[in-house]
Amino acid sequence: MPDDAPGQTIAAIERAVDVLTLFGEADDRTLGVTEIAASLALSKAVVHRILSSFRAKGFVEMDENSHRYQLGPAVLRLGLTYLDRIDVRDVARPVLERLSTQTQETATLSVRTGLSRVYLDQVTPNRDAKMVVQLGHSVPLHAGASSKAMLAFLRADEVAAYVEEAGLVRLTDETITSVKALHEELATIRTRGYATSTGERMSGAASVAAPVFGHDGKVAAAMSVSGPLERFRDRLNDTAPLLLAGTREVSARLGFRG
Amino acid sequence: MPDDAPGQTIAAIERAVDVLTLFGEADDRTLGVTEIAASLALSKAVVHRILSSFRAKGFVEMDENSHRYQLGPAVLRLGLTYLDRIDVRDVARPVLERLSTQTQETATLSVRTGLSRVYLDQVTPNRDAKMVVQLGHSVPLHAGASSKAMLAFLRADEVAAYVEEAGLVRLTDETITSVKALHEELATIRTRGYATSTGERMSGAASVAAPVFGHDGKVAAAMSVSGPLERFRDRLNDTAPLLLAGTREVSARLGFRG
DNA sequence: TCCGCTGTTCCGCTGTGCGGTACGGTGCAT
DNA sequence: ATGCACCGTACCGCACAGCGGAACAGCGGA
Repeated sequence: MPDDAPGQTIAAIERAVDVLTLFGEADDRTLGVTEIAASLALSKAVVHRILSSFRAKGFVEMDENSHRYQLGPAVLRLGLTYLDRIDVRDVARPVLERLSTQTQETATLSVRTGLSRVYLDQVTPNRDAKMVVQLGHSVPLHAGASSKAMLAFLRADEVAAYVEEAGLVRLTDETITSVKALHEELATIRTRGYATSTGERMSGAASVAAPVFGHDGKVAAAMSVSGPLERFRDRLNDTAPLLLAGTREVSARLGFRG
Repeated sequence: MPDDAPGQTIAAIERAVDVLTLFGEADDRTLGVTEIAASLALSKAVVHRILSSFRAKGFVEMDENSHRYQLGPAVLRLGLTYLDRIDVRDVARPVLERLSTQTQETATLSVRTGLSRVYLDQVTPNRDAKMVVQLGHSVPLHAGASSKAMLAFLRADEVAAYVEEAGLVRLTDETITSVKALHEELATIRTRGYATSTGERMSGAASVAAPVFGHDGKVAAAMSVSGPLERFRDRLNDTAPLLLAGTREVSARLGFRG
């Protein structure tokens, strides 16, 4: 990651944050002063003062008789307000921009709404021929790379419900309309982590897409890179790594721990 | 709250934590250096250093061009690991103990599992005649104070589904078996915040119960205080405030923001 | 009971972070 | 366009906050 250097910092605070972070990484739920001091190469006195400070603010708690420490409810408060205020669109924006400049193609973001998918955002490259999607418009969940990328990571019964209720409507000559073919395709997507489409939803368009996961481990969105069929078709698989790096980053920001 | 004084603390860290907490309390998602400095009566220089320190650790993020700050994904990580490691039973234990000594009756904790409720924990008083419940045993959701306390705060369709699928089975002479009576009772419980029962589930027992809410605002558990009917019946409503203080505390620790 | 381990406190020196001030950039109102 | 007011950021010397080593206290196991 690009370590955009922050200016002058306060060592005491960085130490303190390291202690807090340790609680998140440790296997054990509770930590002792000596344990922490050893892990971070700090003196016991410092660790104790740090813990006392956090304790005063509810960030950590101390078991009264064992005198061991664990995270406090205040960190949950903070984490949840982070969640409240985070918006997939805001988080994905810079990544979409990066993807678009890297590939010189259109990068998109969509989310699921019931039995369909809707485009939330896109960033288009600065060139004449390019793909443009309709933001806010609903599209089916079985056609197009983004749709398949989401579908592949839904629960089996949700997929079944979709097939049953929505049906595999044909949009182009390439649209998958056989249930068997769809399940094979979804299995492939699951193993390699991304989906591709050449004209399945819209003739003349090719795209790669990958799912974005939320803090609860469920599919929160999908991101894609798409371009004109003839130009982009052969670059789909080469683009995948870039795309996956992007979805990983966005997922992480949404709290996904994969 | 009992301010169990922590020993010596580090002022710098407490200041830093205050800054972090401010992000959780502020109406705005993003904060500026000057804004924070004014709110906490700190110098701009200090606030800036604090933010830089947190930024280095991913606890806050800075918008590159507006240079305003917001919470970073690291706080979510921390909050979620807190959630992973928290167990309702551990959180409720000390509160159950307090309730039991305060009332000299039995305090219990139960959670819902599908169409029934199961006792997770109990603390009994030190006297001859007292209520004892069977831990791990399933009981219906419409009989007994704890059951009704949970039922009252479920979604309407969930209540309907329960009534339909499980039915209002009669356990004692006092059990509510009429759907209309049940709905009236649930409405009462919702307005006053707690449920009472005199022998509805078990003859000779009286209890008060209130729901515990989780971080998602949904019912996570129920806590009750119960005693022998003759002795405890007239103290039900007087006990409610103590109980409600307890459930509020436990709910808060589970991340409920009510 | 003793020992070895914990967590906690003490105290004087030191180096770190404080704050007033100065700087550069951005955006708004003129 | 231009000015200005406010923002965030960097500088620097002094004061004092926090560091570290060691001493203390309380537990649990041998």
